[in-house]
Amino acid sequence: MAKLSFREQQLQLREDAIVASVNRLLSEKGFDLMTVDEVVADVGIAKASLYKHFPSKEDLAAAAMVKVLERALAEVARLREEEGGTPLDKLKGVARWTMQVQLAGEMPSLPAQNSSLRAALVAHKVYMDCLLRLSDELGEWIEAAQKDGSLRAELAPEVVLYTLFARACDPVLGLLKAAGQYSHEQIIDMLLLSCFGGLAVSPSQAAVVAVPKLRKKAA
Amino acid sequence: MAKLSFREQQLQLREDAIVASVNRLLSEKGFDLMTVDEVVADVGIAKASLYKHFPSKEDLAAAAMVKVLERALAEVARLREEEGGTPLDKLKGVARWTMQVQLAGEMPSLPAQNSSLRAALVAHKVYMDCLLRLSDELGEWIEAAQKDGSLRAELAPEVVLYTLFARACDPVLGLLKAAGQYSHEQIIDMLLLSCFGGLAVSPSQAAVVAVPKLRKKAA
DNA sequence: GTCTATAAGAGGATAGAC
DNA sequence: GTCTATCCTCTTATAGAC
Repeated sequence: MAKLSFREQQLQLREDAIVASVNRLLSEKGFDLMTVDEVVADVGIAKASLYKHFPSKEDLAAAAMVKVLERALAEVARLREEEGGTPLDKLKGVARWTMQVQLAGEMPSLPAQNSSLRAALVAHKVYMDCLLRLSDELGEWIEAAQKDGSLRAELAPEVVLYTLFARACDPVLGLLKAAGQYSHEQIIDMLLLSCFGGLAVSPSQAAVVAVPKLRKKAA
Repeated sequence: MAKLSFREQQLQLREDAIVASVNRLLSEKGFDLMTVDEVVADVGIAKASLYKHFPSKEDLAAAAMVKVLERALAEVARLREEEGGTPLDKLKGVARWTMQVQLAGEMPSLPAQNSSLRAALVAHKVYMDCLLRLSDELGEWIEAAQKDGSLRAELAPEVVLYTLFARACDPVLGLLKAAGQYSHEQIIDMLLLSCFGGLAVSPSQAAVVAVPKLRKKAA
């Protein structure tokens, strides 16, 4: 019994190692460019062994996505427990976490376009369950933030939700990281400001900025 | 002489047809999922013929990108001539145009990740020339808009530039389009508001909204 | 369950006749 | 320059011994 449990543990560890490799490769090269050969070389097992654990490359990606979604759900739960934050603060927290994961090279990047993967993912029960749960959780905060007037009510809730999800694969992050000119903190701060505050200065702020300029000229 | 010119015209027409097909397929499926066989089937020519015009699949994509960049440069020139618009207005105009092209299914979608394509594109002189010219044009408006206080000066100019470029491949657009719940106009308006105004309500606006609510409660 | 070896097929690119 | 027919590499997936 103990030996069996030990064996199961070994298997579990191996599966975890596989998913970890997949996660890293998926974030580096994306689904299409990641090959199963690379995965097995990275893990150090034979290809046939991997296919005993996961029936296809798509399932491999789904497993990596599930793991990330579970991490996201854990982060949402943590933010939910946190005292004193408004719904908007919590949404910002989620966006910040998403970007941190991406900068850390731990965010799988899947093809946005139609592909075999899309079909496999929507058919994957665990994946879909995680995704829907996360959407529901965020949806509540979005609704609350729109009701308390901190989030634009002109924007359909789906627009906000999708925009937050899109932070997970924002190419701007990758470009800024590649440029190497700013720290991860700076990148995240700027993109959070851009996402929630917008590129443009809001009208009232514009007045605050513009008036001193005019005074300077007048003086 | 006339016959030769006619032949050249025929060739040009065929190349245009190829690029048009590539553009459409690239916007539908993306670079990795688009096959050369599909392209030749769509155009109605043999594969070897296509390879006489373009030496590789990468060059095919580059040609499509150049065409789109040229259209973008033309749009920038048009906006530049337009009277009475602030630099910020012109930047919004570019973003709007980009989204219109994407919604029309005319925006090639290239892999954001590293790939053979990246190397081919940076080595493609005409492509890089178009890209740099466009960046310079937009950079001028960005600088001007930051100076006149309408664009956030806290954001590095590259952040603004990359964010505008990223509108061309924003997955949110595709998701909203697929949902089919909003018109193209509505989608663009919401995303423009989200991009330039931000998801969150600006502080002063929040006060305008929140105060009546408090009064209601007090009453 | 893990391995070696291999099947099966897709897809980019080319040879050679016309 | 265009065609038909073919090459060849890469990649997913599996067969079968241990």
